[in-house]
Amino acid sequence: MTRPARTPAVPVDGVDEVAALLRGGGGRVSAVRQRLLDVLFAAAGPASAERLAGEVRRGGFPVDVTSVYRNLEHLEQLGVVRHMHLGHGPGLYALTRSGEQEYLVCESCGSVLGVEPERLDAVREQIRAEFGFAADFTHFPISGTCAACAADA
Amino acid sequence: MTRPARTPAVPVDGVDEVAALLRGGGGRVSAVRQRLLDVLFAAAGPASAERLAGEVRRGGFPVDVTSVYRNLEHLEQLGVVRHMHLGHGPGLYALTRSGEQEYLVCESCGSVLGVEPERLDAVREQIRAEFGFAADFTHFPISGTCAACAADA
DNA sequence: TTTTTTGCAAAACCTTTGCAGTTGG
DNA sequence: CCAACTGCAAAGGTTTTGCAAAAAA
Repeated sequence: MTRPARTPAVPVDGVDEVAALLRGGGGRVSAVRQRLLDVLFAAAGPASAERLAGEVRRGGFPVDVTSVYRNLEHLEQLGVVRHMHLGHGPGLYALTRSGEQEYLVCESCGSVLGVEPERLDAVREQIRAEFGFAADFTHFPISGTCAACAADA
Repeated sequence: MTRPARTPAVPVDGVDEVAALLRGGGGRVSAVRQRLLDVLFAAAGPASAERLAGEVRRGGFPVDVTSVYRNLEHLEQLGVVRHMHLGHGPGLYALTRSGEQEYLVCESCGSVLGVEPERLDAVREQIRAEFGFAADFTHFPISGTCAACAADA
């Protein structure tokens, strides 16, 4: 069940930087790609392919979700984009901009808490000590119940 | 995005016990159900609906996956069965037999480590202290890299 | 012009739903 | 007999794949 190793994160600060990376790898800077990157840079948080396609279209640029999926995959191979699974819905995509976040997701209300990896280092260390396992909450989050939902119950 | 509260776990020791529960709730002990329960009690670990259906068929009893899904849902409502999502594949189902297990899954090799909840209590407490969040690794596992895969790399 | 990218259609995969017929109690 | 259960077919949601047309370099 071996999965391909993940591309190292390549945080970028702007569309131009990605354009350079794309060209460097024999890729092209198509109109769709540029729009998608604009949307990714403008995004508040991780978003589904469908949602990203919608945003691109809202900018007046018709695009097929298929193309968005292919672009996201390409960008992910470059290390510029990362996808994650925060619950039952579709996968979510985001730039690997300024260091990668890790996530906690409430199974009750669906709220997503993104945190800096350092804040989970103690937890990670505890898991490593007990199980020899290197936990990583960037792709699959910590699942459970948030404070608000716990208070309700 | 509020999800329905989970049914409390009802650990059972044999098919008869489940049969009693089923009848008590106006349910019936159909042939399919009995076979499925046999398979669940014989299972080495969590298994997909498709796999469970296959096992029932291997016992010489033709059954549709649809029926398996419906039965698993019914049993889950009774608290006898639990499902979880251990990675990208289909959901996996298992009896809530002797206390619920929590899981660690290696994203590299797919190996699954099931552990008693107590072994994660310190981790849980640390997460609670830092984020006010009650972590639960029974439905979604801790994801990361196992010792063996870390050694390879 | 050559190679990459795109759109569209279709398929794959997992799960749910509708319905008419069967079965358990 | 009647409610619960079953199979089959179909649909729903997400993601992938094939292919011919369009666009980037």
